[in-house]
Amino acid sequence: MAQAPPADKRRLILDAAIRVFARQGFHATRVSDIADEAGVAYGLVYHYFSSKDEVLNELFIERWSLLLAAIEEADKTAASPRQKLGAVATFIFDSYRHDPELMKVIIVEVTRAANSFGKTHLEQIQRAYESIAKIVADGQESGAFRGDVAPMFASMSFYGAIEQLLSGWIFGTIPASASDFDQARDLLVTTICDGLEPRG
Amino acid sequence: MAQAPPADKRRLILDAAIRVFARQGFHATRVSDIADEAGVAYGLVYHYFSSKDEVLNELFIERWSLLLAAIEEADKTAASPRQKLGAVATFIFDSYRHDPELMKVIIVEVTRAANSFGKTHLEQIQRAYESIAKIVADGQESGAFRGDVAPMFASMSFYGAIEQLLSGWIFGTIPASASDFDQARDLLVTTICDGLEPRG
DNA sequence: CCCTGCCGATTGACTGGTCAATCAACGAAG
DNA sequence: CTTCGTTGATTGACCAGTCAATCGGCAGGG
Repeated sequence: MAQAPPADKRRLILDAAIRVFARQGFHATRVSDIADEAGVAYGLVYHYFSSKDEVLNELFIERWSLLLAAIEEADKTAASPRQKLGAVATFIFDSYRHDPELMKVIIVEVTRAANSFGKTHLEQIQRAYESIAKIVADGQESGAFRGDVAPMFASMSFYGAIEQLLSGWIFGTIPASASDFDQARDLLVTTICDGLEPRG
Repeated sequence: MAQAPPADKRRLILDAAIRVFARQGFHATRVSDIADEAGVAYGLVYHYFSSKDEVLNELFIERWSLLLAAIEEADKTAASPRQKLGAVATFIFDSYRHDPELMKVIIVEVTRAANSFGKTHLEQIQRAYESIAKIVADGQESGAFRGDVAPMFASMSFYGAIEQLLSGWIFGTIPASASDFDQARDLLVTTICDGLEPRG
């Protein structure tokens, strides 16, 4: 048969892992579950990845680098600090809308698992916090934001609020309808930016 | 000898578990680690608890019921919505200051582990979100807060921001000095409440 | 006062099951 | 014939939970 699509088995395995990790959680999934879901043999997972951990690492790095790039981009492109933070929030919410399973895995198994995988990637995660903090600091220098809030505090609060809302949807704490995403994002950004404005 | 202190072994085991869970994380601690840390025999853990899980459950329920009570209390006692939210934040920050290891375990292993233990306690956790949401809703009715933010969104954002700050301290993302706690709490409450006020 | 029997607390060796990781073998393509 | 993607049975480590044995305090009978 003429060269069937290379069916990139590596990608196949990564995508299967997303589904299984999202469904059962990382600890509860056996490597055989990933192989079954991908429709490949057990051993092939170890041909492409050195361990079960590395599969998750790969998924995280792939996505987190996109987030870091998006924050940089927002910082360069958008005009006001408020718009910059809005763009960051939009990127994260859209990431969830576009691939909720992957975002669930990233948040639940890495970002919020600071004792296990989060530890490995602490530096990358922190880089995001710092980039957001930089946006806040610039906003303070331009006078758009009040100066008595440490940028890192504001950054952590901003990101923490976003992640908590996503967690709410992921675990059904908050009912989700399509329009809620945009509305929630606007409210969050508005509320936090209003709170960051110089005292009226 | 007159009645040596009963040396309540059950408590001894719970306190040892806090230390070990905080140090190694729940998954990475073996039941024998808990027993060693407590200075008791392996089997005794199973005399007082039906499983390793139940040890963590017990720790969570103990502390979370205090949080729920503190939120109710804040709602009844404090005058303004702003003061109510301030009291809630104070309780959580003080809990961390008083027993950082326990709070680390609660947050890392339960509250943010929505896939494993969080699932078991989702209802209790949600109860806290709802109580905070009620404070926000009351504030909206009295006109102290603007009405266009869903109370549950505000609640989740508020709690998420607090937890993210605590996580920052727990994992050294944010350097912690004694005064920082109170300052961070004030800034967080001020910023979020300012953001929730009717648009200036 | 001592002895005896009871019962809950305490001990730690052991078992059963689970999985991550290995590896020897296979087959298709060049 | 060699190379390399692919297969899946096997191995070896790990650990939660079990359980039979021991300890120690106390009651109550002699």
